[in-house]
Amino acid sequence: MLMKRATMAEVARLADVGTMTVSRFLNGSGYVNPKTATRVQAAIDRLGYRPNQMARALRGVKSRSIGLIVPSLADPFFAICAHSVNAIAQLHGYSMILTASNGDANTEYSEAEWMLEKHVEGFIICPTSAKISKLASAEFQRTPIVSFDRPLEVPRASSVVVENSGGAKRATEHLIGHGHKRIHFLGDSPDLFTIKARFDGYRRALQSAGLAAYKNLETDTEAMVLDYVKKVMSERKPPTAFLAGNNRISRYLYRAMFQLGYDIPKDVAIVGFDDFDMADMLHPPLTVVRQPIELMGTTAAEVLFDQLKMKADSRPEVGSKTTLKVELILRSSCGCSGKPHERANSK
Amino acid sequence: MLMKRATMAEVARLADVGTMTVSRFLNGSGYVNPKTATRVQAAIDRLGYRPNQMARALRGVKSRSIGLIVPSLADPFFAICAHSVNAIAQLHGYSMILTASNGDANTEYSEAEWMLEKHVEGFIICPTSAKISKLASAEFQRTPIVSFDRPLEVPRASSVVVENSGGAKRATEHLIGHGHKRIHFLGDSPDLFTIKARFDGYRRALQSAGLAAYKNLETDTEAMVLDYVKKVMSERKPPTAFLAGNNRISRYLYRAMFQLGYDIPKDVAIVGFDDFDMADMLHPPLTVVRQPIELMGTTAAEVLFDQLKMKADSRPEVGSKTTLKVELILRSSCGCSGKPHERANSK
DNA sequence: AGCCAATGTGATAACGTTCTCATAGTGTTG
DNA sequence: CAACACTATGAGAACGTTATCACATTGGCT
Repeated sequence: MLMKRATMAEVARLADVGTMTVSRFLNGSGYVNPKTATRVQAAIDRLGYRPNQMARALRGVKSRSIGLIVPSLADPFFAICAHSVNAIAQLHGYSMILTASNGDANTEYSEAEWMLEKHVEGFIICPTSAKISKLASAEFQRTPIVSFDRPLEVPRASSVVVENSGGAKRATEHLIGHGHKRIHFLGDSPDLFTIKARFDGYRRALQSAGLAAYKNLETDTEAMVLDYVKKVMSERKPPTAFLAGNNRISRYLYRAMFQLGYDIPKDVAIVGFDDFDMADMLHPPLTVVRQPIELMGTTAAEVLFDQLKMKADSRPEVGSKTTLKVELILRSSCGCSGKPHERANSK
Repeated sequence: MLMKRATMAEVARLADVGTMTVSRFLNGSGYVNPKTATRVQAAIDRLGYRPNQMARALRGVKSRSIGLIVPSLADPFFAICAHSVNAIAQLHGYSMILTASNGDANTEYSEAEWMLEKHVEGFIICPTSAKISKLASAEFQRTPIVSFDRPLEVPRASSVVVENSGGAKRATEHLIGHGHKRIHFLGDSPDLFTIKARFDGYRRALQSAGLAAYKNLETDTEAMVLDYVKKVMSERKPPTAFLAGNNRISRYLYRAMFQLGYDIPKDVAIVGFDDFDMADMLHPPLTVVRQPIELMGTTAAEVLFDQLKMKADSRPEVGSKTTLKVELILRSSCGCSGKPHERANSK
């Protein structure tokens, strides 16, 4: 017990062949006599031999692994992304090195470097900071990278995002259609790409309707959301509706309203960007702009594997940009009657 | 552009030193003259040199990566586990190869083999099938493994689980305390370790109270839960309370009750095993047995890294077993009045 | 018989590191 | 001033694979 792992040379010795025969047998390359093959297989079984992928990779064979970097795995949104990327990776027989950047530029950068040293063949990333694009100019020439949820400002990088602005615009228009005139946008960190784009859609909708848009404030904690709601609801002309910039803010908003005793949708209507599990079982069920989260993950992964399939020097100079459609799911928090039992995140 | 990566030899040539000096400089091992060091650093910067971890690992240096296998990343429970394992791995400068077994024995086994070939230093796994323990006898002698959520029947494996039986027992006792006599247990797949243990606690509680326990049936889809509820609620003596075996079943149960028009907790009381986000915002807020999910992940990871720190031949022959405490969070679905705003998953 | 293609096999040299050993200069100490 | 530790460096082998080449041995076809 606790012996070292068997090597190909030991297998070869036991089967009384050369290492090349073992190698050929394992890779199915070149000719191997069936008789010999049997002996080799027996030796492999006996020694519990398992090829050393590091040695293989060193010899120039691809590493068959990709890197995935997300801001946080604790966020169900990114968990689902990781889930679908993993599914595609499994399909291709690749393994996935996964890490969280925790929204920190330096962590993101150094984790990416570390993956590069581990020779991942490609990256899928939801970029947190522009710093990562520096790595891009030097390294991503050889290592393909696909960003999702947010774009990446690097020529060769491909990206997969949703129609943030359009989705928010439609959601806002829907609220306007319910007769709301004072609609607030509540959006996490105002400099996140998605939040900026969603705010833009919100602003455009109000503008078209000749209504005033409110500011895109920093409200990325539950306490900040509560404070904000407390403040604006006690103004002379309080908002009659809110658009939440993502699922976390939607949840914070619900808690705040409940805590302060406001009735949804009688006192305030709410529409959230991004659906989440049990959003349909809240009281009242939450109207949302649903993003195709799984599709975003699988698409990003497929774009990457498409690139990995072609040889390095024939890869496109400029990455592809995919924009996925979102869907307004009417439940009752916006003021609609709402079908009572529509499933959240149904496939 | 698109050049090959620079190697240590090229750095050495440019800095006019031997490769060993570069190696020493990088690893801080042995003496390097400060003057020389400057030249080497300059060469590294100029070439954008990045060490090849595969070559390093081949030379016997540890791979600095661990493998994590969970049934599914789409399940927020496992996503949080992955999140906390990742946090500890980052702390130790390790990368994490993550994959989902999808509850399939063969996938689990082959993904583990693949990780072994990639020379992960250790495993963290929520085991799906006993097949994996076969790998264990041969390979896990050299590669430490820690299981979480469910134990692993291998001597050297450590495991971290929660007090499933005790938690379910207390939850059931609480329902009994509310005067319930016909309490049903609804538990996903009845042969999952956690479900069996929770059913056992449920059974023990009822037995002590002189009440009848119902069967632990297979109800792992939303449709099955709905059918089951429909059936038993129309019996002569319908259940007055349910204990849900995990968070997925809790959610299915809520949907079923809502759909069938039963009032919680007036018609039926519900307690769920495992808390989840927004469980406190449901209607009514769900009483749960809360598991310390993050703690389970970090504990498993720390147990693993403890083993990785010691040299291979001094590792314990028999793994450690940790059982974490769970907590009954009273909200109102059990019949308690419940503090209205208690947070789900608060730290 | 003579030749060529197909089959089957192994020696050797990489791949990019790090380890071991050898070498040499420079102080320090008795 | 010898002996010795400390500083500083490089040559060469080794890690476990695979690509390339070289060499047999067949068998079928002129």
